[in-house]
Amino acid sequence: MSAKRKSKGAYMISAVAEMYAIHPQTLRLYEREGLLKPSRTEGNTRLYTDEDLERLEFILNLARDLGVNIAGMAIILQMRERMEEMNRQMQSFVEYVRTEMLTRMQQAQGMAPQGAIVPMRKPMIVPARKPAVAGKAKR
Amino acid sequence: MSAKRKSKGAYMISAVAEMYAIHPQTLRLYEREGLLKPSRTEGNTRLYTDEDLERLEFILNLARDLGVNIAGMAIILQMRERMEEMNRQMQSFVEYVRTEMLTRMQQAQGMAPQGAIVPMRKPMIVPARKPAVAGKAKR
DNA sequence: TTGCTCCTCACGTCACGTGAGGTGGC
DNA sequence: TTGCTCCTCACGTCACGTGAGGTGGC
Repeated sequence: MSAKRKSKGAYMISAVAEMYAIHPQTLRLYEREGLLKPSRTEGNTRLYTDEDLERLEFILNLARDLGVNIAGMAIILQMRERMEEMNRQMQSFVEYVRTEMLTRMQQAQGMAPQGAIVPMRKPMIVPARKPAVAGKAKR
Repeated sequence: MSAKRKSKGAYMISAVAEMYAIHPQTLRLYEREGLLKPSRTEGNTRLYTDEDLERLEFILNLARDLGVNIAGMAIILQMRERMEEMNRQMQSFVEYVRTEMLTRMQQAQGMAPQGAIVPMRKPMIVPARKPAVAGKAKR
């Protein structure tokens, strides 16, 4: 999706405009509407970082390919961040459960509860058994 | 948010239009654009169920209060469903972990592994300890 | 018949994108 | 000076909402 632009520089507005075939005024419009927040030089010139450009690509996808207006883009960007946050939490919770169950099993067997975590006979890769769980899950 | 409309009937277009102060043509427009899918009578008259109306309220909130266009609404509705699905999965996973750890602890103590689940000294309400987990969570 | 429904066509308004025009700093 | 930047103002186009007009079934 983003083949070029792997250097971690900062770009002035005309460079970005040329990169993405977008009018500089449109970039200023997106900023005025709160979709983009490039930093500025001391002389007040906009500087777009790689993070800004990733966000811009997402915005252009919404605007050009999908026809979403600015109000919609604002909400979608916000929902996208929420979903990423949810994924991070889920990830960290799964990780927590995994190590916690290991420790408990080690403790139950009288093994040293601290130190390096040593897996025992391929234990509890929990998601693999998920289907057979609660019984009231399907409705 | 939705004070009225707790009966589980079905409404014809003029009733819905009056309820929400919306033009009937707008309702037909939203359907044509794929945002709403009311059922029909045999005579081809639209019938809006309570589920349709809940969705319509969400749509009107996006359109009137937030100024989102139709393309944006379609995506937002879709993301909303994905988030609800994620929440359901998270919920069911937490539930799974809770009962699974209980059973394991009971087994470890030589108790009867089946039967009613008896909590032992306020065990593993896991989310309460979440902050102290991974260590690389905050950035 | 009356009052609803269905549909298509067309118009007014507004948001979005873009162009022009004038300014200032490297 | 040249070529960039900043800004504001204004215009063309298109999507959205709505109105009109004609049709058909309970």
